[in-house]
Amino acid sequence: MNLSNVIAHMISDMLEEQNEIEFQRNSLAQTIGCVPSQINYVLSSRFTPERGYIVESRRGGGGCIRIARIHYDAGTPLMHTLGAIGDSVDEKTCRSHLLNLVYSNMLSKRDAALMGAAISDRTLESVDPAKRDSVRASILKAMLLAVLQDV
Amino acid sequence: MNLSNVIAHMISDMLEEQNEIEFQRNSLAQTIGCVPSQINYVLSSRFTPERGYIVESRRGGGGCIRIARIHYDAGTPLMHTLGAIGDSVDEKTCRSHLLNLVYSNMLSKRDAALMGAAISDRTLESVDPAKRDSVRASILKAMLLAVLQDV
DNA sequence: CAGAATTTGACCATTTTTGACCTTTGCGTT
DNA sequence: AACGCAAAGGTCAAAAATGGTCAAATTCTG
Repeated sequence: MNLSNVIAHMISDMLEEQNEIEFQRNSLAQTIGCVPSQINYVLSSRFTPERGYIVESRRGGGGCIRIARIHYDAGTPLMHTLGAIGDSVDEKTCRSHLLNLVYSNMLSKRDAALMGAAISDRTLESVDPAKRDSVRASILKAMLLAVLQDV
Repeated sequence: MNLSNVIAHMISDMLEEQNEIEFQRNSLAQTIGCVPSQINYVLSSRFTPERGYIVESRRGGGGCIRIARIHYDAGTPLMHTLGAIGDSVDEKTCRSHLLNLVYSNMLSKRDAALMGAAISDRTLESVDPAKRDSVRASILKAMLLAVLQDV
């Protein structure tokens, strides 16, 4: 397990208890034993809006970083996702969408796993790389539509 | 006994104890005494979806390779189908496989509909026709494996 | 011997880790 | 108010740590 994952877990754990947390970059870095900028790396690689997080910060004396989970008021996340996908998605973004749908209770973990398998780069290995993202988008959209029709 | 077989056995042995293993390519290669890329050769020639394995990996610091094995007992019809699919399937054959799996209670109608959406010609429209059937095969196999995992 | 399988190694891609340098803000001092 | 320093956090690019690919060379096998 690498450092970044450890940090990410730490933050996730905190978020498990409170929906919104606040901490100081330097002191977190110090307790973890990493350079401060690594916190930024973790935030920008894992706590993205795509994955359902909002990150804000304040510099200067008494500055801090605040992380909150996005609140989904379950209107129609599925439709929303369908709209957001567009004609092309890379694997990462695709997985974020699936995670969000699981988080907002639109999909079971099983469904998400199934879909995740279908859209992985490994699965689509033999598709021309130039078309891979658009093929992935088609597949995801087709599957989400199938779910929408509540078969 | 050639090197690849030795490596394959080693991995199989590990999988004998745990259903899912994780290791680093370079260190395994080093303990075995082979070039790292040979690990890839072994994985792609023996730990394939057809044989019931799911292989995932992560690059970069702390990267690793994860191999999961499917439980054969729970889903023999599924395994059978996996074997029957081979490297290529047309849409019709694909759908009859799905139907059969629904009949034998290995898949819910919902699952089948979801998978059906993913593998339809219409969804795979933009895939080079020459490769379409093999892409479809990959997708089906990956999805079936995903189901086998949590069954 | 021909074709398949294996072995190697050079080169590529991705992710993480670090550190030097930059910006913003709060708080005293003048 | 203006200034300037200290305390935060931000950026970015280089270096390090992994794994992936591909094709040439070699070895098996029928």
